[in-house]
Amino acid sequence: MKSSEAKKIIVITGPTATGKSAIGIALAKEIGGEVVSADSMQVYKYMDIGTAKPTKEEMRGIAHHMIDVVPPWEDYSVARYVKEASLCVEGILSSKKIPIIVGGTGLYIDSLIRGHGFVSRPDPELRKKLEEKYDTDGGEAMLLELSNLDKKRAEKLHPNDKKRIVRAFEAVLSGNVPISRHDEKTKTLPPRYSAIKIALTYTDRALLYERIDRRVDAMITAGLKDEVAELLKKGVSKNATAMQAIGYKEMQSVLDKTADLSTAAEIIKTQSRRYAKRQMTWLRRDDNIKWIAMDSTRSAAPGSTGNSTHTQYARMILEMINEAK
RNA sequence: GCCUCUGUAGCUCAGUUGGUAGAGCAGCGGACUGAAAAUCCGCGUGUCGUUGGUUCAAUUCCGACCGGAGGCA
Repeated sequence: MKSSEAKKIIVITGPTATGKSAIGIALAKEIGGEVVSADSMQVYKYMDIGTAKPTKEEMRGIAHHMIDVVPPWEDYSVARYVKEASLCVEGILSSKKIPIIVGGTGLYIDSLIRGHGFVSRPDPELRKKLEEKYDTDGGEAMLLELSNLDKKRAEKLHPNDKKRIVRAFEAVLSGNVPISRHDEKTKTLPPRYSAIKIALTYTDRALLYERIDRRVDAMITAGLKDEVAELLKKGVSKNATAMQAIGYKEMQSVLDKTADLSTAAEIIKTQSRRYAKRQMTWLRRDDNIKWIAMDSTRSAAPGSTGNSTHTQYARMILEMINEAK
């Protein structure tokens, strides 16, 4: 299919706490769309407060997909996201509605648009063996060995990057494809969808950080600690992927009394700021993104939805979309 | 009032037997192809509290002053 014929979708992204959810919903209202979440942590059930999931009321009747799709004791992945979110997008398109991808997980969004596959599936035993090997042999030795199997990849990786070194081995060993070759191939694939990408941000970093701080405080008052306690009670392992979410890992030390609530709150804020910064780095390299500065929306409380400000922004985005055509 | 300790990066602190200084955290930048809210990499000039003095040279030694902590009365 030629890219000019590619199906049209809208993407609303940006760092945490910029109001993506609310604006996505407002936009869906305006144009009759449905929301497909692109958030690696909102896929987990029972994690509502800490992931800032929109509530039923906030959704205002707009259908939301890819939220609460797995229990937190199951480990999710990009590959699964691409598969399942694609079905949602196709479903929405076939009902003549517009899919609005809303979320801050850059890898998920990009992978969904490209619709590419991934090399091999994770093999827990092989992974464990490779990790142990890394720990005993060290990164330098591992890289040296990797260069025999996938030279290009080995050249790009840093010896400390354990995760990626292990994955590169996994790819050749169980998938029989050097990950570097797979990457090159997928890069040449034309995107499946023609996406209009909008990113919300704050020009003034201090404002963004202020929003993040306020939001973390709100999460804690809303009972983040109890939410984490509930998860542990349900038997979610401390090192489950879901438990690596910001806010969740820190609250565990409050629950086992190794930290007090206020220091945990500070750490959660810091972690969230750093996360927002990484999101910015990811998004900045995408030249096709149109940025919207949210600096003047200070008064709108984080998480609030359905006020006229959001509708205003939704209309602004609509104009941008029409211009893009 | 007197005595002792202390004042170095946004924060916590190291250091210079006199040749103008460096760690951790924070912050900033970057990477990212089945854990991605994860993971990894890079970036350290700051009136060394202020002000006089000694010295070729003071953040370092001496004095005074101003903060802070403690002790004695």
